[in-house]
Amino acid sequence: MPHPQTTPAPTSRRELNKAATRQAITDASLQLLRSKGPGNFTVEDIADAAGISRRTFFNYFSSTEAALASVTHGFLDNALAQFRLRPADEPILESARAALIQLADPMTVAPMAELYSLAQSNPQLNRSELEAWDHCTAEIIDAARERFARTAGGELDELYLRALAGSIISCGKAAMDVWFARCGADLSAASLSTLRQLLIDAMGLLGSGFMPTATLSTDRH
Amino acid sequence: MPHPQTTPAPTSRRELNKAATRQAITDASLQLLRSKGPGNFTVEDIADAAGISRRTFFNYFSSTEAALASVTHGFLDNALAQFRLRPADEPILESARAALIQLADPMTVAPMAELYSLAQSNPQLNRSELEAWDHCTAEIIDAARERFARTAGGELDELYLRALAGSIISCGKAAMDVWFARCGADLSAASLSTLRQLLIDAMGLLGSGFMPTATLSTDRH
DNA sequence: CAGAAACTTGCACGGAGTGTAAATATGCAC
DNA sequence: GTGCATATTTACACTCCGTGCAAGTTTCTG
Repeated sequence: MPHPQTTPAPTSRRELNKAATRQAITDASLQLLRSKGPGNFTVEDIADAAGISRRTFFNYFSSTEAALASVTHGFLDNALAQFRLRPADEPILESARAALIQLADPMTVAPMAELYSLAQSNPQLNRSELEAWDHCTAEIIDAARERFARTAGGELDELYLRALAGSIISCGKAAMDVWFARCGADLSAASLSTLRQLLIDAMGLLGSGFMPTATLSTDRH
Repeated sequence: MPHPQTTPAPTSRRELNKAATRQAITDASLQLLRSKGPGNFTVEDIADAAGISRRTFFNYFSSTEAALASVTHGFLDNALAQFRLRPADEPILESARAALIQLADPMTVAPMAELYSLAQSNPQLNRSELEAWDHCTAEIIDAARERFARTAGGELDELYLRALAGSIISCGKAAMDVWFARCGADLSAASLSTLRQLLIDAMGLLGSGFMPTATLSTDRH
């Protein structure tokens, strides 16, 4: 099991079966992605490997890419959950930083990293990844809006909200991009430490307004 | 002619024909999008309306969405060109601000705004839009890298580059989102002035590190 | 004008995605 | 457990997408 579901599991036979097939589909998809490479297998291949009919596949996912993107969605949902756990009076950037470095452990990052490397080359997959990040941005906006509504009672600045949420995601993505360029799919402790530091640095840059004089970053590896 | 091509036009018969066909396709696509709504017309419909064969359509664009996204690409390429025109010693955020507000004129913004509104509802279109913005991010990274390579000779910080470029795009997008939510497809002088102010504010937020105390924005409309 | 190169077109084919109706599995009341 | 309502899977058929190919047409070049 590459990455555990975060759903509370309402233990009914139907829900259980559905979760199982869903998992079987994503597993089969990832397996085929590994063995055949992006774009070199069909929905029918996935269905066969998962032991279901082609039609049933489409009852769960609207495309191969959607099935694979569930990995990224899982990762980002996880991040969102961490974010929502932070105290409401904490500065947003600090919350984001904390939520992100929480995720820099092997179990969480591994599936994400693998998909990341495999998706780099493929335009189709890349689009789905972008969509996932965009979806996460929307959720951060919601989370931040709630938070502001609770603390500062008055009217809140939509521009502030959206610009901040978008920038946080962009910086998180930038950190992952750089990490990947540097370390590839390496999941060693040193590599993950680099990732954590990159995430911290990225949030630092954001918080300091990207000081035009540059090179304030603390990582000189 | 909704929006003039920025290509230098190497006036050969072939290039001319190709440009005309390309334009005919995007025009037909937009027309059909307006009249039938997203997802309610086929590539064959576009081809017929543009007076070409279905096969030829695919010689120009890989999908309906790609044809429509050319509008957004045109807009963003325009922004990129403005950005590259700025002096190399100017702070990047200032260059971005200048390039962006340059675009807040009716001619440039009109096609973009229309597509924006029509794409809101449709997932397919939205993905293509995201891709266009992502492509623009990559180009900003290149532009900024060149610039840094020219001024500061030493090794440059990839994280800084990518985080900054991504944040700029995110803030630009946020400004457009808010503008659209406020003004819809209104292209009046007042509306465009709002857009300009939003873009300025967004860059201001970014430059000030999103001051946690919030509400430093200057637009109380 | 003739030949080369670029572009268009029709055709055919495999694959994506969806509606539909029949078959199968599950939940629930008794 | 039996029987029925509801949910899920499946097969089938259909439209549309995207691409390789080979023949036709236009444009360029000498």
